[in-house]
Amino acid sequence: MVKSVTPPLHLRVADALRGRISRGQLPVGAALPSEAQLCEEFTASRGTVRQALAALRNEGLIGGGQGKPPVVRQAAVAQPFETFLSFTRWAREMGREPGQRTIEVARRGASPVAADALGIDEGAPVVEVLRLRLLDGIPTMLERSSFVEPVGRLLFDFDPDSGSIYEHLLGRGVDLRAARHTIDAIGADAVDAEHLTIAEGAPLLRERRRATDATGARVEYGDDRYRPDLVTFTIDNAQTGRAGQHVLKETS
Amino acid sequence: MVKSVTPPLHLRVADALRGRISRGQLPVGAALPSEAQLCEEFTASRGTVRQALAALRNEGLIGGGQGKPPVVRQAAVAQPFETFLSFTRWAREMGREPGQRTIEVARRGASPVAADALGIDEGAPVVEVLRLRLLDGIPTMLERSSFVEPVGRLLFDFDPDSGSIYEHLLGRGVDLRAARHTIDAIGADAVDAEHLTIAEGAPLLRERRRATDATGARVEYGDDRYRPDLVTFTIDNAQTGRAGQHVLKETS
DNA sequence: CGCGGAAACTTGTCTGAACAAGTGGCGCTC
DNA sequence: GAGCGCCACTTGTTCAGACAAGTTTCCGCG
Repeated sequence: MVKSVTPPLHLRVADALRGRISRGQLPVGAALPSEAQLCEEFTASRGTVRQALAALRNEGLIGGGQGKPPVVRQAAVAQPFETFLSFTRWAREMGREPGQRTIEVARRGASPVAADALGIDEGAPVVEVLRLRLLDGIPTMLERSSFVEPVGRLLFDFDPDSGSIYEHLLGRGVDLRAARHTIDAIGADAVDAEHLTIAEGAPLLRERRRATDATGARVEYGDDRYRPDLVTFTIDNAQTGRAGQHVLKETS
Repeated sequence: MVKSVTPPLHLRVADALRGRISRGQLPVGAALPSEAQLCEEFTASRGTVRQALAALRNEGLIGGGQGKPPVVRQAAVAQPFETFLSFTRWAREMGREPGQRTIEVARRGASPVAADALGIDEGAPVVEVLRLRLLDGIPTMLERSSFVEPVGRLLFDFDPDSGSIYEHLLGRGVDLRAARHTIDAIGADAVDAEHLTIAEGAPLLRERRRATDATGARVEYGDDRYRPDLVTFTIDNAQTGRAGQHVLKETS
């Protein structure tokens, strides 16, 4: 039997308010009911109501100051993790049609850069995938991925033009949990220029990715290069702030 | 007279614990004192202590579950917001010596781009700052900022070569709370090339910033261009994941 | 000696109350 | 009619107590 207890009161209050906001019942800029009114409505004490409001404040949904009632700040909350992992899903959420042209799937020895990122010996076998990603048919991003061999072998029974590699791996029991993304800019090399239909040397937005599974073992190293006139990254720093971080490149 | 009241108790408790963690007094993996012990130590009620712990949990510093004491998760008091806001502070944390050369501080009509980002009329007065930021004396980033007039005027009694603009504004009662950062790549223009000592057209990592104060009013629009061989951005997608987000550029 | 269960301890949830501090509006005065 | 000040209302901070629910420890029983 599935146990289905009623969630704690402060969560119910928070959910109710979240619902009203996302439903547009409380539009952006509108003032929320005062704490006293919420207490009455939900038959809760002020402490409980404040706990719910703190949660919303934390998500950046509401803001406001002492003396005046809280104000709705944003309507939607993003789920950035999936977004960062899956080009396919991200494109669909944006209302665009994702596409891909797989240029190469190969098993070969790891390059020095990939070996270092994956923590394996140079030349140890990895599976490399080179794919051109499209948005509404327009070449948008060139993806170079290196998977450690036990995971990469799963890619050979996968039609790489069918969509998301991550979803395929997820179905095979590989659950990517965490990733570190490094973002910088780089001039297009000859391969980039050809596939992205831009001039060699044109600035590209590069995202390098080191993905790990649930146990923390490194699984994938990726180098994605985006046309900056088509795609950017955004980060929101709300009050408490917990997003990106500058990192200085090693001057090795 | 500068008013210097003691901060609220729950903030003092949170700061004390943050300090112990970052000082290594409470290493990663260690269990925090129980709530009852903290109550005694700080002569506070449990509600107050819990408020402090909630703040730390929120910052990802501690974790834990019901029944067992909270556990230190990270040592780094990654304050990504400040980090993203203040070049000066970020550099110091990295152990580098920040520097700046102010090229221009001017009050003029807002450019179309800045006006749109700030939500004001084109040509409305703004204060523009153009600064070259250095790390250990090396030109690293070129910063173009536009402040709305009521805030920007505060910059004229500020020595722009003395350090952080944000710290100066903070001391004047302007509390920047939230910001949206948009990251892309762009080729260096003539001004960039001259000050950053690179070739014109070389790829630069660009971070555009729209900062708002506690009330949600837009205060600053910034365009920072980094040498990608010196600085990158990183984003960690950990368990809960709540970091960055891809965004498609408008094809206006 | 090993295992189960009770007891002690811990955090989570919730209530009720009180005072401080900031905001906004109403009404009174000039 | 304009301006000032007070008052009502709101959120922020803090306390004290109570019960629920999960974890750990340890003792006693088999």
